[in-house]
Amino acid sequence: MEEFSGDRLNRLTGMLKRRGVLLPAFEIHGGVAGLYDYGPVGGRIRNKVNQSWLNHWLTLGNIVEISSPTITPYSVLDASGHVGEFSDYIIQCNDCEEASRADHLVEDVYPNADSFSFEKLTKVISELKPICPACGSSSWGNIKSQNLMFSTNIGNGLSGRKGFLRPETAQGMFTSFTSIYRHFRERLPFGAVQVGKGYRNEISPRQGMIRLREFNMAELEYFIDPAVNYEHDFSIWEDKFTLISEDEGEIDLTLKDAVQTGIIKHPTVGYFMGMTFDFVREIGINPIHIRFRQHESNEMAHYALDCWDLEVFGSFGWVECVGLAHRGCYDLEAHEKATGERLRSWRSFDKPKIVNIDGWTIDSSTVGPTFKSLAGNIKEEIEKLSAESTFPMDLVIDGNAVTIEEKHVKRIQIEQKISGEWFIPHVVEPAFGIDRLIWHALDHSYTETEKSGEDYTILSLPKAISSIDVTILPLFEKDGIDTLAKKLHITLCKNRNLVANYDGSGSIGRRYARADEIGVPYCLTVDYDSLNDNTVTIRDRDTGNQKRVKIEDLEF
RNA sequence: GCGAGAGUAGUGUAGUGGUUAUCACCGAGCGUUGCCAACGCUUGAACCCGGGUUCGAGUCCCGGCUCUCGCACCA
Repeated sequence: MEEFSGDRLNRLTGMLKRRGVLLPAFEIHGGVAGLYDYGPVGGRIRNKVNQSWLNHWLTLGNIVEISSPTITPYSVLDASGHVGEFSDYIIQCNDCEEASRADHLVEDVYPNADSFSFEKLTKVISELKPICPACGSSSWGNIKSQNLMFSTNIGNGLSGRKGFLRPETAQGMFTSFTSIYRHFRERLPFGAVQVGKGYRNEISPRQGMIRLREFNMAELEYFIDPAVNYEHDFSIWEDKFTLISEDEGEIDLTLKDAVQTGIIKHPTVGYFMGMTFDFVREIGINPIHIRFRQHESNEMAHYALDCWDLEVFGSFGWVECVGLAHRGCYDLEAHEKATGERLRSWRSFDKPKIVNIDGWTIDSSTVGPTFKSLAGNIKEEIEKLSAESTFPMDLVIDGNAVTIEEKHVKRIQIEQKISGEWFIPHVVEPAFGIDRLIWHALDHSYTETEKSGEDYTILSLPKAISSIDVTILPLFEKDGIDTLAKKLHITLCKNRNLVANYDGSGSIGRRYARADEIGVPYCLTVDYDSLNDNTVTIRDRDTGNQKRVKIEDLEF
């Protein structure tokens, strides 16, 4: 099995670059840290992973795919909390020039300092004069704001509106909630997925594909009714999963037990953990290098109620590749508050509630002209009175003494039927870092072996995500073998969703090796017999076994 | 962002101021070869970018970019 080492990593990245899988972007202009190209081989891998991901979640049956812009107005990300959360206030020590997070310096006194404004932090720092953790001095420069989102202007000049490139795709699902809700005939649960780019202006991207400035992500926002106990079938996953729980530490448990004992706090989160595991395994990540880690309460994102990361072990150690968060009602509530729009779901009561109102209200035709601007407050007070109240009555409204007479009030006796209520759905969100997953699929598939005493590498990618589905090899490019091979190539290429490759240069062994290196699952070799009986040999990448088949019987 | 090291064909590398920049793999063409990186011939391809020092810079100096490592940061 794969044994991760720095040397192996160097050989792997060399191969990925040489063969056009993953390459530093814009390299002829010097390159940019944190930006990568998927090359001629990698491009289709990325596409197939995205498509498999979509297909995987669509099997739930209540999922729609949407696509929203990457350019996002300021107010959306302000409402979602990203403007605040993605901004760090940095302050530099005048003596040793070490930069520190301003809020960290004062959080002993103000534990909520990370939510302070620029002005408030400046004031608090000058009052507390915290000690520099690096040199012990307490002479500080000015606070600088550092935002990890790419900012831009939507429109030109003075009429331009401030915006950002989105740091996650999720907000598009929340801002489209009402449309999705109507699409599903206003019945929970349902989900919306989106596959697309996200952007974070990382301070120092490192570790190749692990931390990117522009990255591919795939997210599902699954909306549920918090009052319903959802039942899921956990019998599909009989094996134990490796869980690192906040309370229990590392334990091996079945998903069913983890949900029943409350280690996983919501059954839907548990079910999605199982689905996530299945997907990740399907695209070629070795299950023995997968674990789920629960976020500790103090590291949890601003919105989450419970959060599990799927982590994968590879050349860079354990890396979080998928985040599964129970976001509660945070996001919809935040956009509701910011916009005044209703982002809720209707829940009918089993039996309508009957509410009897028996009391008083004002006669606005007399209260209005008499009390003018106090009328509104008077109405509020009068409606609080019991049915037994009598008039005239002296009241103090906003510091003004008023006398309410009988002509100012009316008796009300109403029977009100309330058939249900509006509530904010809760959200369970699996968020996938596609690039990190592709990286680990490549990392785990890259197999270094020996063949007749020579180093030999095979990329044992699953068929589902291999870039080229089949390579056609003429044994020699002469005597009509090449003609037949080229004809076969063109015929196979006519199949939609099939990528066939023709390779006629170099010895046959060399060409097998080239195909193995980038993980082509099958090679078809055309030889002299093919000319007579219309058969070819099909050779399997992983076993090397060859079988002779008629061209018309090929299953491509 | 700070500190240290590094950057030479597609990949991996040699090269301590002085000829046409080394070697291997690699790619392409031709020949040979009856199925797993064979062989022969031919051929392709590089000093990260920009300044400076010098008669002369891949080599020395400065700045930038990128990579690696450590620190910091990390929904």
